[in-house]
Amino acid sequence: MWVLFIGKLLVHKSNRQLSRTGYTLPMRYEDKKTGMAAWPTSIIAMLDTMKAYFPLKPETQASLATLAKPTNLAKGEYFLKSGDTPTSLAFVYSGLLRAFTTDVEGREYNKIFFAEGSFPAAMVALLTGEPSRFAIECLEDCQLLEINHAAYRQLLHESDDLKLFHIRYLEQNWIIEKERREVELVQADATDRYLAFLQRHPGLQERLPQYHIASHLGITPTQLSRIRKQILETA
Amino acid sequence: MWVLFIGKLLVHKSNRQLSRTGYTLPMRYEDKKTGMAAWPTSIIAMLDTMKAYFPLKPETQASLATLAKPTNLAKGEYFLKSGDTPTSLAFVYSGLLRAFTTDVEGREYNKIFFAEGSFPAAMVALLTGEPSRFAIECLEDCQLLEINHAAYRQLLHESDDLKLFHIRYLEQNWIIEKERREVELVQADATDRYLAFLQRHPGLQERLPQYHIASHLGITPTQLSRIRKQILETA
DNA sequence: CTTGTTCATTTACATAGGTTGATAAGGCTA
DNA sequence: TAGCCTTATCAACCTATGTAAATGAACAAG
Repeated sequence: MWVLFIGKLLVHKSNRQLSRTGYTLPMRYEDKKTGMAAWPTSIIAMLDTMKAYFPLKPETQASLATLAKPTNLAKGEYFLKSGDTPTSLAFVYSGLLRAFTTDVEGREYNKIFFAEGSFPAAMVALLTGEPSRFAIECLEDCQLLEINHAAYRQLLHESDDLKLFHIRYLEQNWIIEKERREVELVQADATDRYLAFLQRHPGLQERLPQYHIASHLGITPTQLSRIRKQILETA
Repeated sequence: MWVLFIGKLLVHKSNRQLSRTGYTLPMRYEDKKTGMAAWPTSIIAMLDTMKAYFPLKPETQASLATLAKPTNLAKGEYFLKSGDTPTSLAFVYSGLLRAFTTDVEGREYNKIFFAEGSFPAAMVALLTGEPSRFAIECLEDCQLLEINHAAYRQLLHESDDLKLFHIRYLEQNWIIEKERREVELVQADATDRYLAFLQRHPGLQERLPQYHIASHLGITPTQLSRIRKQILETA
């Protein structure tokens, strides 16, 4: 489902227009039939993504649309720097980001990549209110929708349907996904993890240098190179 | 907070009485002042644990009390077998359990230990409705409260306060804890993971054979033995 | 007390993966 | 075209950890 959706979103990339502090998009300010205000396609994409988790009432969708602020970031810019305390989360309309942490010896670990249709956030730091141990960096030019966390949290308490969306989202993206990842890190060797990564994220390898993939797998670029060589020789 | 609470719970262990299908506990069927029905201490312990996450209305607490069924399991018995589809979760009033998975080569990985005050469940299997890849085994005689998941889910949809408890619970025990675990597995070596385990779970080492701890750390008992030796030599 | 069982330790050897530095191989940019 | 980054590969060596088997220690059962 996600893969298909990402494919659909990518179609929009060609007619985007970048500007420094916010992007403009083909926008229908009035729906032809109802005469009501309509939303930019980025917000529609976000709401569609959310509704795939749990149906949202029109009022809830309207409130969410109000909270979502279009933001552009260029490749190399940071959505969040390590040590900063985050106040917002985001939706990726186009582009690619990584969340990574750096240990005492300066080694980076790429915890997750955020492609189109995902919600980059330093979740733990948002929940605890503490500075984030993770940084979130744009690996490509990005069109984001930025959402203030406190306002989202407020809306969460007011909207029953949003609570259920939130529970489903946490279940899918944290419980199920993180459990899979934990077991993989303990029981699978780096070769298996690499092959699993390729299968689970088709198209992502082409957008990433290998050292970023190696870091995500928890190995060095040297070792990933060995593994790739060995896979080619075996096949 | 958790540690203190577990300490308090352990006091009750001496006056528990084990029976095959359910346990009896010192129970005040009527509160002296109000004359209202009161709950067994195990249910009170569970509600106290839950209220530490989010305040629950008396009605919600009463509904939860109705759902909670006292269950005994002896050491070595399974709360859930691998491959079975779970229908319930539990609360640990006394005892200790482990959730583990077995890979194709038969190697076990102890994902988590459940001591007093925790909620053992094959969360992913409950959410997906699929057979569980994890088994949950009693490492000591256990007094549990068993809760039907479908009924809990129903109550979750009806109770606003329970939704917020549930979100807080997921955040604390899945998001924050699993992120810490993931980073630890990638960036810390086994010695650091062992020392961190001892700090984070005081008193648990004494209740577990080392091979269970080794499995939780993702290493062999042989390697844990080496690490322990080295720690003793260094100190 | 003796025996068997379980668990921790130890030894010798094997392997996955890290470290360092050299060497390509592409792409920009002047 | 020449030079300069960045990135991937490779080689040589090192280390943490796995594997398998032997030994020891604690302890329960007869």
